[in-house]
Amino acid sequence: MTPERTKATIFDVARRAGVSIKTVSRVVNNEPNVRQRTRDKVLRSVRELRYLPNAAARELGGKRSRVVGLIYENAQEFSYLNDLFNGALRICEPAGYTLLLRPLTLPDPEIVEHIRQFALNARVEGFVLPAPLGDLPEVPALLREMKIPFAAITPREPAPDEINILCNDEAASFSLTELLIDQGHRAIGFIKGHPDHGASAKRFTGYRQALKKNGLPYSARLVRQGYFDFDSGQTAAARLLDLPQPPSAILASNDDMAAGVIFEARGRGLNVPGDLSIAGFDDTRFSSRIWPPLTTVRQPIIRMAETAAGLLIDKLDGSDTAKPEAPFECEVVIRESTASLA
Amino acid sequence: MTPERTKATIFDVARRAGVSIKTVSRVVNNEPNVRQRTRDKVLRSVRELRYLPNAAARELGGKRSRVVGLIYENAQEFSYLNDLFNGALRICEPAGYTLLLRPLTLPDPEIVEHIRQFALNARVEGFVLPAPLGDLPEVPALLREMKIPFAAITPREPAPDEINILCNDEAASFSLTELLIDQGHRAIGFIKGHPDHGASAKRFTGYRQALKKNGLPYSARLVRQGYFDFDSGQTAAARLLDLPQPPSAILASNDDMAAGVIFEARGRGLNVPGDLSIAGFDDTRFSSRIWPPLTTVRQPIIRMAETAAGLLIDKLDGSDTAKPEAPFECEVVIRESTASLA
DNA sequence: ACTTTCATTGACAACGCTGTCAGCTTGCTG
DNA sequence: CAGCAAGCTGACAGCGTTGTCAATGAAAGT
Repeated sequence: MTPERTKATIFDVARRAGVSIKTVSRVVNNEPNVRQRTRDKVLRSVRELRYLPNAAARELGGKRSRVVGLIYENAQEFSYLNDLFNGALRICEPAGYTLLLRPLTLPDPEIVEHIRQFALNARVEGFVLPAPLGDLPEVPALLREMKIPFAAITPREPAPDEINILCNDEAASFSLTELLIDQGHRAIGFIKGHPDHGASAKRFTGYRQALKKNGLPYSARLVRQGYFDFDSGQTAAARLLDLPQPPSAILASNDDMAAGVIFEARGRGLNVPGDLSIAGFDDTRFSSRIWPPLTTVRQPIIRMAETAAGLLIDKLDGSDTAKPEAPFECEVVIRESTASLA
Repeated sequence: MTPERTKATIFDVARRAGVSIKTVSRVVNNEPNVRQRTRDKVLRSVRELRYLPNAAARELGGKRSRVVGLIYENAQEFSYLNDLFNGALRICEPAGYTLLLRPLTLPDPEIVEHIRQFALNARVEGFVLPAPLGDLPEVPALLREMKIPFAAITPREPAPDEINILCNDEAASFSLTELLIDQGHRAIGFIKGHPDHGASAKRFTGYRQALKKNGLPYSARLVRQGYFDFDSGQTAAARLLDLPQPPSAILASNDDMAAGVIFEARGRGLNVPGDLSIAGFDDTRFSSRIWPPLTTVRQPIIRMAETAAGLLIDKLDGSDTAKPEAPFECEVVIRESTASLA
């Protein structure tokens, strides 16, 4: 490793390869119209000089920042965020893009202004938009207005010409409900997710369809509104368990709420799953580590994030392959929090 | 809101204020030697034109990227990372710095090369270095070699002229142990943390000192090595509970391991805290949400991260106030996982 | 009044790249 | 073999800042 006094510039590479800086630029940016021999020569001196294009000069000259923003709700479960970030980063980094994180605290009446500021300050060229930000109508609207491409990861109706990644929430919820029905449960409580999340409706629909298909009556009393957080799960569970004829199983729309249900059940001296079966959604870091471990649904978030970032970058790079993505498959994970009705 | 055709540049501001671009530059960068009247004039047109300095041009001209990197271990508990990131961001953003995250998967034999790549690619000017990265000797060594300032958040010996943020792990561990002793426990198991973390040794020391001060014998059989993860906590607990005379309380060096202890205890049909008291460290998101809620120690991570980022930026900006920080205070949080010995 | 000093301001050259456009080669076509 | 299109390459002008240094003006000293 030779000690470099100064970082090599495009001029150094050009001189060494005996070409002009423009040709080096072409090679580095994979532009066409460079003879193979020339390309090789340039690549060799790039390697020898450990040349790394100066991002600032690139941006200044070319009007491209190569910055992708990932905005997310601050309260979100981390295993989700972590997967999201790692997945997106895995694509952005090798592609020469910088991935910038920006938490938002919801509800935020000034969310539009905050995102606008972030986009401007950080010169963001494109956004990855996980739920619930993709579900909030004003966020996609703003980005469309600002002409900033985005890839939403949320179960909404894919708008034409926009990137949208989703998974089959509905089907997964259906399977999970059928699992409980198969175990003999007839009164199955359901705790809805936050109404601002597109997934909430999907999961609820799956639940209802499973009941219907299996000839079980739907009872609104067995359904409570939750907000995806532990406390709302616990509260909803308390209400359900206070019913004259409480359910023998409760399906919560995510694991945080399911943890709240377990907490409430234990507080009442109920045995889980003996007296009450409980299932959730998301398979968070702690889902397998609380007692009892949760039956839940796992989404391939890393792959979803990779796909989102990949399609976004394709769009930014202009290599628009524009293939509509099929929904990703969720996987039901059966653990000890659910059991057959004795 | 007037629609702006093009973003305002320093020239526009200068023209409007009737000064040269250099003067605008001075005002924007808070440099001295500008008459107050001139400064006001400039600031007014900055506001009127919604002028935002172009970061790329700034970097190209001034050799400063204003990028701060935050590298962390990927496996780390998120409530910790989230606080860390939010704290650092809260300081970086208003100061005009970009905060870039970079997860590392440990152990990583090429860690030095990975960090070097990241620093070069992202033009990082300074690093925030949470545990255990600040504890690994090669990381600070690399950054010193590269002459990149960093702020370590870890209980190591503060090197001269380097920023180091720490909290009183040892004292907190001492208090927690005394709490158990006061509750009548005499055989207190201890699960050590990952040996690469500086905090592990501190917490162990606190435990031993509390035993000593209270005249209790130290028994190596009651101490097991853990690695800060759930599984190692569970394994260590199993060993401790298999002892002919098992402890009546177990102190785990973090909450993930404590959760593992609870899991193991429940699996054996033990009542927590009736048969076994359990305490941890860190107060993660789930510490209060598992059953029973964990007695633990909470660190003011957000403030620690804010301080780290603040001191780092002071250093980068050259406004070197160089005040040695006092350790931050941890807080013991008493919940239901610990109880007096019957 | 005449230096001297220092605060204040501006002119202009970097910084390292990309975009534009013109010029030079090729290889074909007729 | 001229004529022409397409492929390939380079010269040079930006891009929007900051750094350098010289010029100007005002205050202070003699």
